Amino acid sequence: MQCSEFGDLQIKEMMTSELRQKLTEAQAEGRPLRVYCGYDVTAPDIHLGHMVILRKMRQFQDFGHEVTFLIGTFTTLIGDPSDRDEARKIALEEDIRKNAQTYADQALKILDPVKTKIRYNYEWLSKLTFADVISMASCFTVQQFLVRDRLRNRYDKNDPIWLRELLYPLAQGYDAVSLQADVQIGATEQLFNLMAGRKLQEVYGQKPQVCITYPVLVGTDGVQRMSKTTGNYIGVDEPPEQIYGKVMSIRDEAIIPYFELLTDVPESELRGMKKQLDSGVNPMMLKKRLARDIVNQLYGKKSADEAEEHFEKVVQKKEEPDEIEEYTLINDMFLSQLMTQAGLCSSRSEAVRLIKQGAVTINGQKVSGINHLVSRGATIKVGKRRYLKTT
RNA sequence: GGAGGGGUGCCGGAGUGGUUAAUCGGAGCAGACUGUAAAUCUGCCGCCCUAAGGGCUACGCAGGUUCGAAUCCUGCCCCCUCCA
Repeated sequence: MQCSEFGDLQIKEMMTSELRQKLTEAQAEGRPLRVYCGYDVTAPDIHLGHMVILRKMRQFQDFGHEVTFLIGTFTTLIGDPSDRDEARKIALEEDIRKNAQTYADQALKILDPVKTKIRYNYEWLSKLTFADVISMASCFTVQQFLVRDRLRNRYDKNDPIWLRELLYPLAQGYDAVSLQADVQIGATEQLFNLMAGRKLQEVYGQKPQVCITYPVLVGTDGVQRMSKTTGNYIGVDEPPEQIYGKVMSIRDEAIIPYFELLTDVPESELRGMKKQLDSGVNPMMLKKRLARDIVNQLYGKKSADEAEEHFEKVVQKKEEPDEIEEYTLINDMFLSQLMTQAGLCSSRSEAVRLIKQGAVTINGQKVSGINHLVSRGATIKVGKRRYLKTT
């Protein structure tokens, strides 16, 4: 339960003691706990925000419990507001299937690939009848939904709240029933949905699951939650140097939360780090350790070393990286044209802008004229870390 | 069914006839600084043109009025809220 957060002490205490109880019971029965977490497939990538939960799942797994990674192939359909016409819905289903696959692949970077069960909630949710839905709906009141902050705000602002959105927790709750879950792990914002699972489990004659929630991870901008939509995410599938670099670019204030949620660094050491930071130690040192740790978890020690080396070389010492993309020139070419064609920037206007801003060097010489011609054998640098060699 | 509100650039959101490629904020990019791809400051931020300057496209869609429209008129499409 370390680092978990409920925003409500009572719930936390209740969950802690229930978990203890479950553990003893399961041991007595000689069976592992059934633990799961679920994700909708809104974007095709797993990022560090997901990793927080997946790491906890892995922990359970390492202790011998049965872990299910649930992919919300059905809940994603409900969640999407633009599924009004059939044609689109079908296309969507294909996307979901495709994304579900990458989800599973990426999640298995953190979870044990052999022991993890992967399930899709389309399997059981698509079979429910209207009568089932009604009977589940009878377990909740509108008021219970309206006390939730986010819904309350939207209600007060006269923003639309779709009936479908209110049904969503039922769908998620039914997952817990289908999986006969002992434990569900999720982010704090998911608490309501997790609790809905408990409620439904009881209605269906099961023992309610223990809910464990973890704080939401902030993104690289340090303010908003990490998510694909806001673009402030670090994907677990990104190349090692990229992950390392992106971790180095998080705000200093995010260092400790990242250590807490994404590494195994013990409490005692965390306290030490906080002290160091307060006393004015260069946060870069800690950040490097963090970046290393995370890359190590995802790619292993060798890649972590290489990523660090790359960062020190290219970013800190501002030297050229070992490998630079090459572009074959047939004739001399205008710089702005080359930059666009080689993909260093997206339009010629942008290339011109960059040149005017003094962001472009050729063989270490700053380019001043817009009409610069480039020949073979030139090393072009755009901004801080975009390189290209002509051959 | 009735009443009202709205569709603007990557996102949020101003603007109600001209100096508006369109205030502002966020994102993004660049430069300076640094402890780093943090923070801060400054600049850029539709596309095309060998770029001084010029051209093209753009404010839901289609027409119209006007020297001139994101702004006015007509029709259409879409979205939201409330009441029933």
